[in-house]
Amino acid sequence: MSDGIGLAVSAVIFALRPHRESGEQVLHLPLVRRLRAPFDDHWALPGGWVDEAESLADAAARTLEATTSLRPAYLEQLYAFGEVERSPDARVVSVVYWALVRSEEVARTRVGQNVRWFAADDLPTLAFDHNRIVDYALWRLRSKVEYAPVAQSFLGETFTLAELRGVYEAILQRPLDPANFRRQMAASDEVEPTGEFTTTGRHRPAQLFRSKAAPTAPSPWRAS
Amino acid sequence: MSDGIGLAVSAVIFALRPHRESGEQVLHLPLVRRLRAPFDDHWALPGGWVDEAESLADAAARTLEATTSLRPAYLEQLYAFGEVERSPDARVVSVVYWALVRSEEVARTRVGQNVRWFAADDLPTLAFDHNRIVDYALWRLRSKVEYAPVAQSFLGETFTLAELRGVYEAILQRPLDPANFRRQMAASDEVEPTGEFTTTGRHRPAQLFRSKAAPTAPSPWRAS
DNA sequence: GCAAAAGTGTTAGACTTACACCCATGT
DNA sequence: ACATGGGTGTAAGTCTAACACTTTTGC
Repeated sequence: MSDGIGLAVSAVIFALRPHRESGEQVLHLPLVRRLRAPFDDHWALPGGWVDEAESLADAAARTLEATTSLRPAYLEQLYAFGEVERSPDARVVSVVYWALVRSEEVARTRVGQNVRWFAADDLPTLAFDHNRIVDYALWRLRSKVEYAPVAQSFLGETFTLAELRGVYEAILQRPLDPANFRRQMAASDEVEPTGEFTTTGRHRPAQLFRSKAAPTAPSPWRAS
Repeated sequence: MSDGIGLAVSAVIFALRPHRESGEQVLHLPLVRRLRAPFDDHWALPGGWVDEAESLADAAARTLEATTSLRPAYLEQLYAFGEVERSPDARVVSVVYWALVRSEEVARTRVGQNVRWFAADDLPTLAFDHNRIVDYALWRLRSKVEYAPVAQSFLGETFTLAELRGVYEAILQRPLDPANFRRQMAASDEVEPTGEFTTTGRHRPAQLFRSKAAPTAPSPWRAS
């Protein structure tokens, strides 16, 4: 039986936060500062060892909450990274998950000395192979948002189409036509109108929508 | 550090072989008969433990060749299965790969007493959670063939468009219009004409094509 | 010539994109 | 009134599916 191989989980956690200067919504992710070798003082993805009594998805959710006190609205396995030289000295296989959290949740993050949010497109040099992992997670998010209803997970129970469009635009980094976006959402079965309307705003009230069908796709089986 | 968790690899190996009766090309995969508990005498996916000195992809390729003496034309990670109760008695995390092999290769498979090819759509009850794994691999293959150039991996260096179309039809289990298929292939950058033509066949000779660009996509990094 | 598969042309419909324009609200 | 974003209409362009038709071989 295999031995001497450490089995870990890590998480790439995406949330939308306003950019420091421009104020526009931008993808961010929380990183943890390492306090020991290897890569002492480098920033790294939140993670930890897999316990014998928990599934991989549970381990990811646990370690995610432990380091950031966040609970994800969406959690999916990204990839198992198992190159021999990923970690100096030790042999570690990391099963990496990616997660989306609501903006409301983010507000109550425990922002300790050693946990910080970074703009996803402007990261420092991370520990291990974590830069590549983030790149891959970003690619996956941007691909998946085009064919699966994941963007909703950034928002609350109900939302306007403008808010949802804002999420898409932040992820894809390009403007979308409001008229066409509306029709595409109507055509897809992703959202349904609630009948409620917003009252705020110095303009015509917008209808509120909610997510409709649970995420589709024969993914192996629903994570946590 | 994690301990007491076995780390294994398994492989879902697809090849096209003529159906026993109809003679049509059908997706097949090789299974291995288990010779000990648990699931003694059940059929299972080829697999084995990960060695400390090899990457996950290498482990998959090694175990794949060890049990079937096949070398894949395509190899990609499918998923890491890590539920607690996957295996009775022991805790095992399996990183599963899926592979495509050329029909020529298949001819020289070592078909021992304990290795047998099964039609992918007509499997017995397998050991562990292997039926679900195969279902997921099938879904992945059928999805991926629609947007990525993987079908070529079932064929040799050169092939006619009719042969390639046959591969698509076998995977997708529906007929494709030859005229439209030709144009779609021409539009995509997947294949290019060689200038050579077939001579066999009691009909107009067909031009031979070859695969063009290597598989695309920011997959994490190229496996083996 | 005839059958069979290779390969080309053509058209109807679906979907995408761009953008003009009207609607309902706060100030 | 008018600025602002919500929401509808519409037409051009692109992509897809279906199928008629011509080409080139073996028998």
